[in-house]
Amino acid sequence: MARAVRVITEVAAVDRPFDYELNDATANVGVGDRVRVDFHNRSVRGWVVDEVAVSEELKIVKKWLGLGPPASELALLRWASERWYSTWSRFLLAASPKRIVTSLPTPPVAASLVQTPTLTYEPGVVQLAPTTDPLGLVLSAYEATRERPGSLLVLVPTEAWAMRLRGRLEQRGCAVASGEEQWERMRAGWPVVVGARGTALAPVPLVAGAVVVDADDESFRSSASPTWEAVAMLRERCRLDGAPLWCTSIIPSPALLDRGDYQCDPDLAGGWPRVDVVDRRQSDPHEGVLSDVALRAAHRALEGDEVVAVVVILQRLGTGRLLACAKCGELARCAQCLQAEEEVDDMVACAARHELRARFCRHCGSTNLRRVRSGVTTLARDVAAQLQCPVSEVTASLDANAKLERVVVGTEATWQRVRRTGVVIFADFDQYLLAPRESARRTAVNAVGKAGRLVGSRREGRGLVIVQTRRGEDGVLEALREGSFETIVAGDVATAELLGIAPYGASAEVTGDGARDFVEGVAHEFVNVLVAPSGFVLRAKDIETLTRALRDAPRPAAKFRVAVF
DNA sequence: CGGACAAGCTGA
DNA sequence: CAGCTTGTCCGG
Repeated sequence: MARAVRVITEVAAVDRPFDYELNDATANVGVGDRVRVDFHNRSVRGWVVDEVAVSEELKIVKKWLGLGPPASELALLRWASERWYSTWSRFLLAASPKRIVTSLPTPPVAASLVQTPTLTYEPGVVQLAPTTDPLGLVLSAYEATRERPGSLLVLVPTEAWAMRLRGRLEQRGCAVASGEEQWERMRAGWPVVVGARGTALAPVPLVAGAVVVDADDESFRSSASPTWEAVAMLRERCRLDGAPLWCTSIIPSPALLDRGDYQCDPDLAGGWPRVDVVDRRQSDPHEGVLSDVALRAAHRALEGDEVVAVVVILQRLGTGRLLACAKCGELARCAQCLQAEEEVDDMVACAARHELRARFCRHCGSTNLRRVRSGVTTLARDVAAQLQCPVSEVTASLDANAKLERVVVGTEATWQRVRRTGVVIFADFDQYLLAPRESARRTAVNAVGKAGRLVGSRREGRGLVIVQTRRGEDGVLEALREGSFETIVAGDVATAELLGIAPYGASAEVTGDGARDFVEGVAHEFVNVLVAPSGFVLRAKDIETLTRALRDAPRPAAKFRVAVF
């Protein structure tokens, strides 16, 4: 019996292991290691995923290249490849170092903290007020898992945030590994690993616990294929390693709650900013883009000493434009679905085209409907005119080093560019409230939460968020005023259940030239097919059913892309 | 994925 | 019937 290893190659399309024999030079190759082998007349790199004893003659492992993910992580990576309709090699690659690593440092022991945290949190979903520092929860998780073998994984939405958090944890006595350049430390089992999404695949041999800050943040889903998601990944990883998981959220989504319970910040309302709602239907039609209330707040903030004193947010969603009556200010909305109507040639209709009708106001009958949405540039010009001072525009495309004026007008890209300000004004909050998506209400609440991080909490008695709207009563506006969100969370859970979306169902998006052929081959008794603008949406009662149906469907010749949610 | 090989098509 | 394209199969 010869000693052999099972190898997955970097040839992504061949998602199947092949056996190779070891010789004296490669006798010490371990599971997870990177090796070079001959495969179908090519020399390719691969990973050892198992050891086997074989009797027949095999090709030999040509070379040991270095360390890969720990053997204990391979099952997770395999699971992920099936869960997100990908290949083992894609995830093996994601958990491997970018350069060759042949030796590891010795990890320090998890030291006790300089100061024990005052609050302790149970594992699970924790709704934290936006201005509550998640450091307390991270330290509490560290303390709760310190005695356990393995590493504590801490995920935050951005690398910049990870760098700040790393410094603060080190000040308190934690030994932290962070970033791809410290792959060796993670592979050696450093006590704490801090980072963005990729940290869910950190090559630590054992997870002692994990924390995800702002777990509903969109940065935790990979936009490139495979479209994996860090919270689902960590749930499985923690389950495999028997480790506790903490997830924080400004307002938890049904998918994050996953039919489980959640705890709230002890002083949830106090950690929200003060929110003033301005109903623009009642304001003077000659007012500019900023209402009188907003204008006064802006002038007050300009007297303060914040570097950026005023932030005006305009979120552009879709290409349609909102219409409002020039006379009474009422927003044009579909009589059937209440969604915003847009211009369709010289008529108006909602996105679903329930009723194509002439241009008139349902409220007062006036035929003078005006477009009320303007782009950031137009808005910036108007704000500059109203405030009589220079204004900076912030969008995702703005140069990272650009110097900002004291007044900033921008999209949500502004959250990444401004850390503190006196007042945040949502120029047109209806863009959130009327977005035709299940997540519209949470997105709206989240946006105010992000604004709160800039202006500070009502507990501190600091800044202010002004929300300009044309809607009278709305559950979201009420929740924001009160700082109380149970109704919205419960409502979203009920909606998810009704629509059969996560966690009450699973879906996948199939796009590309081969999408049609692929979708036709999927078992239709288990999966519903919906035609979407970009391709197809598949729905199943749960993720297992969907995964199985996708796996068993034949692969067409033409290329196609599957994004599993 | 990409090489091997077979079957099909084309043109002089 | 050589020379090329297209399709299908399969890898240790």
